[in-house]
Amino acid sequence: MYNIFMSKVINKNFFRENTVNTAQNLLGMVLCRRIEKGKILRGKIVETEAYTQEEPSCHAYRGKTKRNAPMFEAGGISYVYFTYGMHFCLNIVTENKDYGSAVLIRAIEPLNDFCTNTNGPAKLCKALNITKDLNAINVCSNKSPLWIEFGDKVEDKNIIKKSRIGINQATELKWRFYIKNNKFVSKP
DNA sequence: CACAAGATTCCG
DNA sequence: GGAATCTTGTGC
Repeated sequence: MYNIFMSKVINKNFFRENTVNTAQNLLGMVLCRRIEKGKILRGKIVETEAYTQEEPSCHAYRGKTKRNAPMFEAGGISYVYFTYGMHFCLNIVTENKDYGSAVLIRAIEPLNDFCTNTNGPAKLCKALNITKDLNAINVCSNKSPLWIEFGDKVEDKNIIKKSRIGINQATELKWRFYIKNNKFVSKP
């Protein structure tokens, strides 16, 4: 079982492989956020989506721009983008440099009393105070304001695979993954 | 330089 | 179902 006193930060190699696999491997892992006052907020990742440059719903599909540049870096950093004039969303960049790909973190299960309302990509950013300041930072070090620790890996039989939310293209891909029966998933 | 769209959320 | 709200990318 996951225990914060025994926790280990996930290393870069975890993110430098296939994005669809990594999106599933991230389920059960623990998102950690150091906020002011030295407090750390933690949440178990319960819902993710994979995005790669080969399919048109991905921000990286039309090539590198100022906005999506972090997606083209080597895996293990954040990609935070702003949308709808009011929301931030958090991704973890995957694979190798010059290949545009990332995993969108869509929901976490709070492990602290302090963080609530985390069942959606923009909601969890608000709960953890994740903004553009945290874009393109290393998430493989607990010296960062944001990092990821090993948790309890979710067995394949407990992973639900569905179409991604909020996109109009490549809807045939079942690249949205979430933990079966988890209450904090954004949309069952 | 103008304009449309957006990996969402909340309200009615 | 529709508004909120503003950054970014694209095209003229």
